[in-house]
Amino acid sequence: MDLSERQLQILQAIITDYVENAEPVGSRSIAKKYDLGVSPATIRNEMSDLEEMGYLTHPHTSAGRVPSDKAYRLYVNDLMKKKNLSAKDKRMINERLVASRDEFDRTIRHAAELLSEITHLASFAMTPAANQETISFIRLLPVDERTLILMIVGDSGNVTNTTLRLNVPYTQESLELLSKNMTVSYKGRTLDDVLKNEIAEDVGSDIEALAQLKGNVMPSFIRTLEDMLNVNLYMEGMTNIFNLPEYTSIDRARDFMELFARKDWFTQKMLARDDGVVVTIGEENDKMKDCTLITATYHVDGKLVGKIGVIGPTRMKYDEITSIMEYLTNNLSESFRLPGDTGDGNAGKDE
Amino acid sequence: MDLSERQLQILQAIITDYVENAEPVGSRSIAKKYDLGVSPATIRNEMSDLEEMGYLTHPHTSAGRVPSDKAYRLYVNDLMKKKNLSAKDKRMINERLVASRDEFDRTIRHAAELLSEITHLASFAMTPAANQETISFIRLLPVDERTLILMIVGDSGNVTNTTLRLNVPYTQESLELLSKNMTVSYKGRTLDDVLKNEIAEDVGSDIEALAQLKGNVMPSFIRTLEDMLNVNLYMEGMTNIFNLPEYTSIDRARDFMELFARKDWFTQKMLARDDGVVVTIGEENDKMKDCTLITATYHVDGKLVGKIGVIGPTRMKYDEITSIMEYLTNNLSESFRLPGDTGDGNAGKDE
DNA sequence: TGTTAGCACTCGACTATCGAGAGTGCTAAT
DNA sequence: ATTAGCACTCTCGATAGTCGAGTGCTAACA
Repeated sequence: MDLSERQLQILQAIITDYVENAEPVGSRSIAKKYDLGVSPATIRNEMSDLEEMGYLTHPHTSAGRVPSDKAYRLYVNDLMKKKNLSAKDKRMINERLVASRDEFDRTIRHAAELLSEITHLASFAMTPAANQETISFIRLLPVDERTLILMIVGDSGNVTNTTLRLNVPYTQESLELLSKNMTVSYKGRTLDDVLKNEIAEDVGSDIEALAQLKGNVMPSFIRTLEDMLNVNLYMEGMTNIFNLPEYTSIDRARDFMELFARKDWFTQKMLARDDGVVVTIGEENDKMKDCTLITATYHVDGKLVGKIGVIGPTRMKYDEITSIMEYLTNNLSESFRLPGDTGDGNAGKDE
Repeated sequence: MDLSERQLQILQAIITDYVENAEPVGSRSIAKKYDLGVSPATIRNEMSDLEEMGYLTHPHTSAGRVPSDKAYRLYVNDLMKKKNLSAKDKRMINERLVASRDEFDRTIRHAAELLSEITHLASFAMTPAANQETISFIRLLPVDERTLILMIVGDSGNVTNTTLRLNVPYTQESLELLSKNMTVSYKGRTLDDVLKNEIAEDVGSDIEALAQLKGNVMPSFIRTLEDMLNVNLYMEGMTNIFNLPEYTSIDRARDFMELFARKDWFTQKMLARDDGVVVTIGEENDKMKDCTLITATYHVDGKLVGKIGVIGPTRMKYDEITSIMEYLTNNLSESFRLPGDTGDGNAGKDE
């Protein structure tokens, strides 16, 4: 039940046209614009077949055809040719993406901005998920007799700290001892590993003061680890979608915005996606049935993985956008490579 | 050119009615609902005068009257009576606002969520501006021979750190020395003070290695201070405005959203506002001419000042909303009081 | 002099109708 | 298998008519 060559051509033409003009496309205009050497009537017959197979739909009797999710899926999988970036887009990315390994957050947010500007869609970017980050060392710093700072440093330069206040004073020695003690226990282990296995573990110690202090510190330690695992999600260019014809109705626009407001849900959804450029179309997304979501991954030290993506109506320029995202994430990963390449010791210059 | 008692009554009635129903209000309905003891005709005459004075406008000839910005201003300044919180709102705030001094960001975001839920408007909250925060100590921690962490700790428990990589290795001693050296120099001074006065200062030192290290660290030090000064801005409930009749037009909704997208601009605007509950109406805001913005301030240790606010159409329940915000910020400030009251030493429980 | 009833007038909102245009689906001819 | 021809369907925009809410004015009234 494969499609004939001609059917594929027609389908492709319809998709191209519809993506361009956002209006149901008729047999006549296909025949005129893309010379397939057949008459509108023939095209009509083929269209009817394509509709029966689920590749096209019909807003109403006397309107043209619109590609279905299934059609876009076919297009993305088989029909689409890799598109070369336009010189303008390439230049834009090269010039404007000043990535600094020391400033993930800023860089990532920047990338999302850039992406939404280039694609004219809404974009988002996630800082790397630190699940596979390994602990480099742990330090406890005194502030005053009952207040201290707990600091966890990861091998990729991730640093997270919490200030905590105890009920009872602690001693300087026990603090230093505990720092070393914890560093020895956890060094080289991943956050995931520690969080899963450590919580229940009993903390024995010869020294009474140390055991007590550790008992007080552990809850914060766990909370801080969880903090480290939290990814930040940045969203940009949401208002771009107002310019698209599919969102001129206030209701659709509202739905779209409400979806985005559920950041936590969205984050979970994103984390679950595979590596590389992933496209999910319409019904393939359980909510947002009329959106397409394209994500791509970038890497930090080849270990941590962050995501960046765009979201828009199913009608979008798949070829262009996937190319842009591939290029962009390659650039990002390049910038986030292991230190040494960069050479520059001090803070990167500002934007 | 003061308003007569009756004019005030009529104006108040119009405002009340319009705020409630979002529709231009006519003389007849005023006469019926609020018995002022006069006929619609009389009210019409007064309305005409009020319009001439700029308190009312007229969408078109045969429509009712709508309060102008000037009318709302009069209402807020003179007419409005302080409203007691509804039991429901009070309970909601008491129960749901779990404030923890250790987790500003989470608490603040939570407060914004709550506020938008109660008011059915868009809300935002800013973490405290740290301008007046004083430095408690500065610490440099070794990671590897060329990598180190710079950590600045403020007196209110603010901790910020940066990882930096040097071109050349440093020695352990110079690192410790510089830590102490910097702490001595900056302890007790406000961030503002240090940023303004320190940058140009020459860093002399007897020891060659120390001077060199300090030269390498200073740019990061300044950048980290700037980081500490950055406030976070959280926005919540933006989609609430879609339910308001003034935003059924896609264009207005778009304008509103675009305004919010300019976070940096918005932050600047907010920082410039006075303490306490501040209401700016329509034209009083240079952009967003048809919005009202209400902000209120909360305090941390009576020193740092954060802001929380709502934004919506000029037509809003000023009395209710200002009361809610007053109550909410009082609660927040209470929770963020100096340590010692709270008693609880460990991490607060999760939500 | 302030208040009120009465009335003509205005304007937007809604509804109905109509024609134009685009596009289909079917049939019959090639 | 392809195509031309044609009737049919449906949307969209324009036009017109009606209804109702509300004003502004005038004249009468207390």
